[in-house]
Amino acid sequence: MNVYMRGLWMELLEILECSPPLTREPLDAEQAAGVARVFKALGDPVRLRILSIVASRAGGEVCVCDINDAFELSQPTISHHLKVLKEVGLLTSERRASWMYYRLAPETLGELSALLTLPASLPASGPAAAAAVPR
Amino acid sequence: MNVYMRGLWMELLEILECSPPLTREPLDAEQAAGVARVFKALGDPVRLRILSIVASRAGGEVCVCDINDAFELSQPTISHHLKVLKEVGLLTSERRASWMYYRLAPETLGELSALLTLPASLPASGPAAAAAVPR
DNA sequence: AGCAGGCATTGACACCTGTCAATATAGACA
DNA sequence: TGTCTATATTGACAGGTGTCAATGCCTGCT
Repeated sequence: MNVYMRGLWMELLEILECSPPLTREPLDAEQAAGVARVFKALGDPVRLRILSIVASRAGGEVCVCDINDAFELSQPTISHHLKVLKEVGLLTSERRASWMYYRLAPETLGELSALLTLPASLPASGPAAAAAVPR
Repeated sequence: MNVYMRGLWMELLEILECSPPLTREPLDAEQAAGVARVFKALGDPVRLRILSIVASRAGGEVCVCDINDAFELSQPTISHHLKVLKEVGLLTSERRASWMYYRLAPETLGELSALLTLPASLPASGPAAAAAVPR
């Protein structure tokens, strides 16, 4: 991981750690932009499947060649998706001999999960305070 | 909510409920497509902020006019984002008198959070099983 | 050095997305 | 009925995104 990528990574972690659950208080524009980068990366079916392949693999890491075999997509396309997942801090990579191994970055997933966590007190959908006039 | 929307909504809930955590086993293409729709909706800073405004509001619901006031975007743009969040099942809406009120759909957020939940046993990043040859 | 395999990068292209102005729709009230 | 307010829809446009073929780079092997 080069210096630039590490900078991005640290910045992302900071944004995520500073973000309260969505239910506590509204995100400001900066927080929202940081978190949205990660969700956008999760918003593609191929990337979700790649992530789940890595996450569910015993040992926690996968060779790129195995990922390529799991899809009917070109090798550059898979490489592109891996790059996106790495840039937002969801995956890390390491070269060993001729092969690249990708691993989950558990912190990022965990922070996202916490962000979406709801307090038990949140009411279910339905009209609440009658028809009070807003503003 | 019309019949078509209700169909989409039920279908989405089913997909989410049937999806194991990412770490259990790889998602198939259909599961991934369903979940990716929701994450894609979360992958925009404005929509994330809208969602956090609704989620953090005491009483659990917000009038559209309040959301409009919170952004320097045109009214149609906000309306578009609200539609997207509603279509993927993250928000519900209800008309009372002249005003539209939007509320969180807690089930969808909760399912997403569970999907991203990691088992405590997952190893941190780092080389694992030495340099075993893949395939 | 030369070659072969594994993966990344580049460039191109069709498609999708966020935004706005203009317009439409629906309810409240006179 | 007509008008006003609140929200949704339409149409258009710039910029972003997923995909592939072609190419480049790195590593190990001969």
